[in-house]
Amino acid sequence: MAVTIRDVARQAQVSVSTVSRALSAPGLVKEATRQRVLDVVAGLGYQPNRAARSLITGRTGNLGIVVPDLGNPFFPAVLRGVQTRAGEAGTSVFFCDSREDPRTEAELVRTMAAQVDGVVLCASLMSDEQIVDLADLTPLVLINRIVPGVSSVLMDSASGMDQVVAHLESLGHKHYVYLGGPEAAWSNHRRMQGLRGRAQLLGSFEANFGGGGTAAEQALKTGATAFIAYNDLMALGVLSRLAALDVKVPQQISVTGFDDILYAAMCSPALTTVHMPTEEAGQVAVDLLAGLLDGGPAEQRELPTNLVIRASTTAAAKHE
Amino acid sequence: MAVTIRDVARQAQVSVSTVSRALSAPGLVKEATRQRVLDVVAGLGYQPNRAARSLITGRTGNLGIVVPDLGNPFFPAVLRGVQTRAGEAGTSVFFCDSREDPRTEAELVRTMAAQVDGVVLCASLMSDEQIVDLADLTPLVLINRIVPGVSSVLMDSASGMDQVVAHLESLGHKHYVYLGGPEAAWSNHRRMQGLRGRAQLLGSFEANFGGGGTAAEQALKTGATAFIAYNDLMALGVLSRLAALDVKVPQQISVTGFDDILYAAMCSPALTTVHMPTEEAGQVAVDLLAGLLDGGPAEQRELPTNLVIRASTTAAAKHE
DNA sequence: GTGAAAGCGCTAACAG
DNA sequence: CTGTTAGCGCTTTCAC
Repeated sequence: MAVTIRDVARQAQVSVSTVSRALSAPGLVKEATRQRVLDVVAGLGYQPNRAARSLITGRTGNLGIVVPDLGNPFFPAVLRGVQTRAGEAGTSVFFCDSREDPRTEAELVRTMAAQVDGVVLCASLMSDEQIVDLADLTPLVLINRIVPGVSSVLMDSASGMDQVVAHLESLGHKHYVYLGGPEAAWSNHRRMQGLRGRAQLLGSFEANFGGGGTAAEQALKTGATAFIAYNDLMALGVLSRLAALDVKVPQQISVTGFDDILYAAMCSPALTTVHMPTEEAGQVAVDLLAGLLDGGPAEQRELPTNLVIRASTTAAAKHE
Repeated sequence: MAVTIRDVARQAQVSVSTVSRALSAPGLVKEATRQRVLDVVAGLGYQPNRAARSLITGRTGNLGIVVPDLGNPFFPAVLRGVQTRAGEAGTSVFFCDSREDPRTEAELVRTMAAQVDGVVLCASLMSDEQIVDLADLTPLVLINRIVPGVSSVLMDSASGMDQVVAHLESLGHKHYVYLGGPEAAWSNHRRMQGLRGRAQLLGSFEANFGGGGTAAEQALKTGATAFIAYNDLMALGVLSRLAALDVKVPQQISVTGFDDILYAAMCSPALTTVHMPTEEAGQVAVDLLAGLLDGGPAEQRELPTNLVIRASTTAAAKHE
């Protein structure tokens, strides 16, 4: 069995409570005593048993994050942010992939709730009501989703989309289409708002490579000179399909994405897209969670996004 | 406060021990009693307190996974496999990104060790000795790394590389170079073995997009007709740089990657690469961990890899 | 088959 | 400032 607090107490010639205090309430112990305890702790390699501690404090020192799809590079980036900030506080992080199923999401949050101090929920597909119920169960912070009364951090999609539109118009594009994401995705609606009705809307497609391909074919029929994809994964599908159809990007069609995932800079032509501060969002989410745990109120935070202009957009083709 | 075992006991008119048994040792309780308890459990929505349970059993019901870089899509895929299998067993998973630092790796494993039943360590950069020490501390399963006496699951790089070489030679390539990964990466050495000395070795580069670009320039000077990249991320960098230099792939140079990350199929030309059963590896790792926890011996498991031929390779150019 | 009781390792009053 | 004591919620002997 591992070394316990009693071992430390014995060797440091103090009571267990002193050891406990030396470790978690330094101010309450005489400096000399504290030092002695710390030395013994180091010498013995003592690590407090978290189960015992949490049994009594009611806190686990853990937190959870639920994402819809680990296969979308966007989410691992958020994970990284969460872990970075959490790690600084000595907090460990559980993760779960809901595979884009709202039912699974709810179940995962419930399961996690039992063993974490709070959970971060990314791009949730659940209804507002479900989310409120969950927030009632455990401290909850949303990423890219707003539900009244629930903490959230938002990467400003609307503004990002606004920048896309401005960019396209400055290039002389008059007719551009929006290749929509899933109907159920909150971000999809948010992004449409940023469009301000200036783009033709083209249905709703799966938010992945395949969906982009399908969307591209339909978009081609509209005669638009620029395609705005819901996200980068779709945009990559668009690029691929257009290449296959021998449509030149950006000479014939300009294409934009959203998210600025790793691949956006790696493909050719490199994708003009909206950069999302994903890691930062993860970090801020942890901060908001901390606030909640300290008894603070729910907070909303909005992080700026910015357009990254690369090679997939150019001036609109002259009238042909 | 949440509902406890005593609440259940009271309402079911039995003792707490009976409730406990009904839940975790069904055989020791009369069926009728058990049913009554289960009904109450369901009615009250009772969830056993994991901290209390683990305090006494010594098991946490959690496991951890440490990866070198969440930004490489290869690793989220492994995470997914781990979580899938672990979830089936009601086990939750902690994750950590070591940012490719062996020191951080060791620290993370040590920290995790205190609150998990075992850890999965991916593509570790630590020395054999360090790993053995850690394996001594907590049940440990390695992915893509072999250390004597420690459990591991291997995706067969050597064979994969062998297939790459065979493919290239069947296309008539005589002179091809290997753009090496990090010196410290075990997989890098393993992959070189698969080369069997038939490729020219070209230093060691960062295993990412940037590294690929650098490597491509050097490789061009060798006059080789095919470039074998350490991994897909590098290969994508190669593709990008060659495109910038107006070198046609595959007409002038054939390029291969390794891993078959999502994007390998999305880029153009689509990448010929070695497919790795990442999710499966994650699942098998969990199985091996379970074996270890049941007191079983360390085991090695090897998963097959296979070449996926796409558009980035073609017959060697005729003598120019 | 079931109950009573003894802790798991730790923190948090409460004294001193 | 430090020690003593009483549990946190659960599993697990040990009786019956």
